[in-house]
Amino acid sequence: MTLKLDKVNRGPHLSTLVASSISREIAQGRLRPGDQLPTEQQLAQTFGVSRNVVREAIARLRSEGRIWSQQGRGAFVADQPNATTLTIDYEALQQAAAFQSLFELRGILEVEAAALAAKRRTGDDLTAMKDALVTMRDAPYGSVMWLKTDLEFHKTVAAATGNLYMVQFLMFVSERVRESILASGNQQRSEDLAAVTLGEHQRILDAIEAGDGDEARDAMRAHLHGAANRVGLAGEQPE
Amino acid sequence: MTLKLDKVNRGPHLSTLVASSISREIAQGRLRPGDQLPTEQQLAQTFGVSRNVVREAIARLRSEGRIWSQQGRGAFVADQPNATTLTIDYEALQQAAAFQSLFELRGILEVEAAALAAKRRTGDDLTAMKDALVTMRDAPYGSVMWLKTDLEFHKTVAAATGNLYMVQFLMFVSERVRESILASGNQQRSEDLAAVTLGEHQRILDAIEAGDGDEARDAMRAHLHGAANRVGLAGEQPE
DNA sequence: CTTACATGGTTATCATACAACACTGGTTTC
DNA sequence: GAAACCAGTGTTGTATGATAACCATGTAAG
Repeated sequence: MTLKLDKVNRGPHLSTLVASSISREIAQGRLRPGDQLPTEQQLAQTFGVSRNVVREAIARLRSEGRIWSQQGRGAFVADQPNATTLTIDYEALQQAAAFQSLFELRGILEVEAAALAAKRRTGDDLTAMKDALVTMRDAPYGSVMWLKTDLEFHKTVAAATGNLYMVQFLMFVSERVRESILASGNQQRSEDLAAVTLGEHQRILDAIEAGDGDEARDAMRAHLHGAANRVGLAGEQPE
Repeated sequence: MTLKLDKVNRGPHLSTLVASSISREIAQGRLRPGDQLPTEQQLAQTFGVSRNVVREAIARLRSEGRIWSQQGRGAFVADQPNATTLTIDYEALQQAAAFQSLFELRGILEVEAAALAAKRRTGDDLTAMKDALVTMRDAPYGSVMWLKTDLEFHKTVAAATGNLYMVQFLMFVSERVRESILASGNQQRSEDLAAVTLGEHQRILDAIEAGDGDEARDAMRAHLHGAANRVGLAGEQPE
């Protein structure tokens, strides 16, 4: 035995990985509402884990309302797939693929937000962004204060889009990303990096102030790319 | 054994009851953040259930972010009750500005999703998209079936990005948008429009099949622009 | 045709064992 | 005396097998 990390690679708990897998099958439509899931035995066999692990995974999905099960019959995909809330499982984020996906999603939103902000920002928006940047300049790199103002800067950019939901979504995603980064302890500290990061922010700000959407997009893309490197996410993206 | 329903009376699953009990302990402050939970053995004994049931309960609480556990150490109450949910107020969406914002957000995601899908789609993804398109062709324009497969098509595109959260986010946003459109009853019916819409979808599919990200982006943009017109959202976007 | 029973399959739960890991305390080594 | 090593103990993580409760289905008896 002992080789259990073939189908699902070691990371968090096995039950988490199994739950994510099933969850994805549902999200991507390979398992449709009303469908019956394979039996616990079969699932255990296909994932190469014990039936116990499968049960823990199912218990979670059940609590999330994604599936329901009945003794003697089986487990089924729930009809009503989405309520009015969107949740992101914290544990699932421990997987590199999940984190990467969320990072990518964040990137899409940030980049487009920067472009929109360049076209719509008001004078007040600019003031807020500049303030955030100044505060960040005074905070030691990597400190809690620094991270806070970093997030604040991005928030002001999102707000400048004028889109009522941009801030909400972006902050929601960013918070999850930040948590994961902090949890992994994957940070380097250096004064050089502080200067680089500040420079990237400045470039974004300049582009937004100039009203140049394309340049803002590029600047934000460059910034996120740099951030990914600093966090050790380099080169994992194909192409 | 066989007498297991003393402490927790029979209702749903035992693991649910145990999870609720622990959850209550936390909510009422008898277990404070940072505190270590009793061992699984002790919990099993206290509740009069097997350790297995306790583990399922803990798995749920862990996925909810209420507690965390580490092998060899124990389980602890989490510091921050993670706000891992995002909600959109339905009533707020009645306002035009809110709806427009959400529509814009959806557009950003859809457009970039199409571009990513063009680069990453597998053969299965293409098959799924084509299936959805065929089904839509057979459904009468504006019917429930038609709307359903329309959504399904966009879902397959999102799935083709390979991004684990793209489907979740996009469907969440799209559902809200669709609800609002249905509620407003703002639809026109016409066979011409059906053909136009199908053509737009076909163009997206072709671009994705060809692996042309830029074209996919443009095609999706055109489609959403057309959809906005059909819903009566024309010309409200500055720029 | 209806009812009762038998049978197989599935989930729910229990029980036990082992592996992986964390912590503690003593022993050895320098 | 201090640091490194090591064994022991407790805890979570996982595997495995067994039993009870329950559902669905088919079959025989009425």
